Amino acid sequence: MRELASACYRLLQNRTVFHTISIRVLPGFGQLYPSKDGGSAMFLTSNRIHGYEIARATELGEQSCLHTLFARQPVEHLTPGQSLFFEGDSAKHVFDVIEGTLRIFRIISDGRRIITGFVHAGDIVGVSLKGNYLYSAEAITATKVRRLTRKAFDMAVADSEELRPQVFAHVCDEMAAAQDQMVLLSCKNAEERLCSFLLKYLRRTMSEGALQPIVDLPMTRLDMGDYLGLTIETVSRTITKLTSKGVLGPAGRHSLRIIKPATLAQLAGDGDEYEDSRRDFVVHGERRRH
Amino acid sequence: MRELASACYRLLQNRTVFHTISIRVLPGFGQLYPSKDGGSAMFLTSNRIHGYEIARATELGEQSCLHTLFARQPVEHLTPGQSLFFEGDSAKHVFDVIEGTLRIFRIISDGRRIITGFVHAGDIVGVSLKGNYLYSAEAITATKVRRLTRKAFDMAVADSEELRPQVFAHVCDEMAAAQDQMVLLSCKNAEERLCSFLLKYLRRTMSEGALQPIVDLPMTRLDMGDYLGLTIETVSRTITKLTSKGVLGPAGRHSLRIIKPATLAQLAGDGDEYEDSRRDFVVHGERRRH
DNA sequence: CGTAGAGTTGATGGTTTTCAATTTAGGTGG
DNA sequence: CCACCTAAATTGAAAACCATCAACTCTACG
Repeated sequence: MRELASACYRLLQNRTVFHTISIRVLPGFGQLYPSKDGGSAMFLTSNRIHGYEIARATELGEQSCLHTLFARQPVEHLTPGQSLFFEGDSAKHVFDVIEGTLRIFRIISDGRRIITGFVHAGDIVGVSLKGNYLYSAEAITATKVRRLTRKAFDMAVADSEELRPQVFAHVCDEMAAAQDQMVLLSCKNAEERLCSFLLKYLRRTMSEGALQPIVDLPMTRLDMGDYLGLTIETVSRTITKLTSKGVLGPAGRHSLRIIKPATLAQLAGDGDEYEDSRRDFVVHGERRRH
Repeated sequence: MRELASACYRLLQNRTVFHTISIRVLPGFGQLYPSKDGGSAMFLTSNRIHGYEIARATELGEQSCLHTLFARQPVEHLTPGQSLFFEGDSAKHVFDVIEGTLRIFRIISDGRRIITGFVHAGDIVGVSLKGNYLYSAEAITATKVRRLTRKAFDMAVADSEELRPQVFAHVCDEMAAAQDQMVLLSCKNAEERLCSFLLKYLRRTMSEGALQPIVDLPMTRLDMGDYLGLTIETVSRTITKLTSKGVLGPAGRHSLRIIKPATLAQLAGDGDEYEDSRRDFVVHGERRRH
């Protein structure tokens, strides 16, 4: 019953929409799951069959990248704020994000939330797990995903010499990201954290062939704060500071124009230098902590 | 050298049994490593052959846990402070730690060091990587390790239905540890961080069947600080505070006696409660940050 | 047009860092 | 075996950075 209470609390904390989601209690676990829209039962039962089919298809030598595994799965739509799965749920599915952005987070006992990552179109969620999800996943924007049962996914991967290294590489990337995040949280100040964050998004944006150095930040300030280990006020203040320094410029509510990418990279304080790091000339006297 | 390798490969295909290994040639370096087990005219060159050997051994139904892969490798000794490998090195080996403790860390541009983990006897290092090491590894105490080339390791794993899930589980554990660390660094104060740290060690110690709740901390305060995202002064002060609260007691320079494990668990502020959390009765008014 | 949520800005205080001095432990050589 | 020396650990005082509290503005949306 205590678990029930804390789960309710969590749902409240997560701002899960109450008026549209009915709650059902699953036997055995005592945990709350918001049930999805009516059709989901059909999806769930058909997944396994799809999985087998796909596994056989790849055996037969079809083009096999991880995403193709999901190609035949039905597309599911998530509205902003809707949950995909919860921390502690048994990890029954793997998801391919087709469109939109999700936040990946944990809630600790006293209600604080830690966002451990954001997931974007093209990413796959739920691979590096055994047993239960280590975190919850929630849509930030309108999101489209395809799901595959873990069983189907694992079988397809186990049977394919081609896929296995891809999964391994994926896990390694996740690990590397976690390491970077630990560095960021361990010993960077607010400005460095924000710059690292923006830089990551800038690189993503530019590598996608964007013409302008404008990063789209679909998440709220609270999300950014919970990701960077800062409060919304500090995030806001730091953005203001960077703007007044001329590093950033406003570009709409959920976008930022990066005016001086090189300065941003310097301020981020990573070891790896941005290619054109010496291009813009700025005095920045800070350096502290530890 | 290549000819030598292929000759050995042929030998292996002819089912020539390699029982004793006297000399190991590391790929790329042509460096010679004498083996511990004595007298032997036989040698192997390419580690690839090692892989086959081990893979065949497991196929033949031998006990196969990850450690057994390393069983025949020579034992290497590291003195305190000695490096095992460096961040950025191409990740050519996987290591099995037999004895001692290592620190796993990264150094960022301005010289700050972040310890992302400690590695103890029984752990395996260097699995969750593709290409290059993401971190450096350095012995804290006198340490014994066995190494296997990544190639040999990967091949053994790829060929074994039994080993693959073990590697996957290992990676998942690492991932879970990284997540926990991110939570710790994101939103715990000094006391909570230290308590979490000590609790982890206490659990390890007790699960190893220790009779007394005394945790051995081979690392220095600086190591602890760099791991917990604190300075040595803060670490020291927090230990003093916990001692004056009666939670800890001194037990030698590199050991601490945990007098009130339940209080320690409460102060750690994790969601998961220690079984006997309500056993000792202490007022602790703190709760802050975020 | 009005409300609610998100974002900004300001003032204040607390935790931890930083700087500095001191104590303790560990190792070496006489 | 003890004195000495160095590195590690502790303790104190001041400052810095960020969190907290609070008031306010802005935007989106019905």
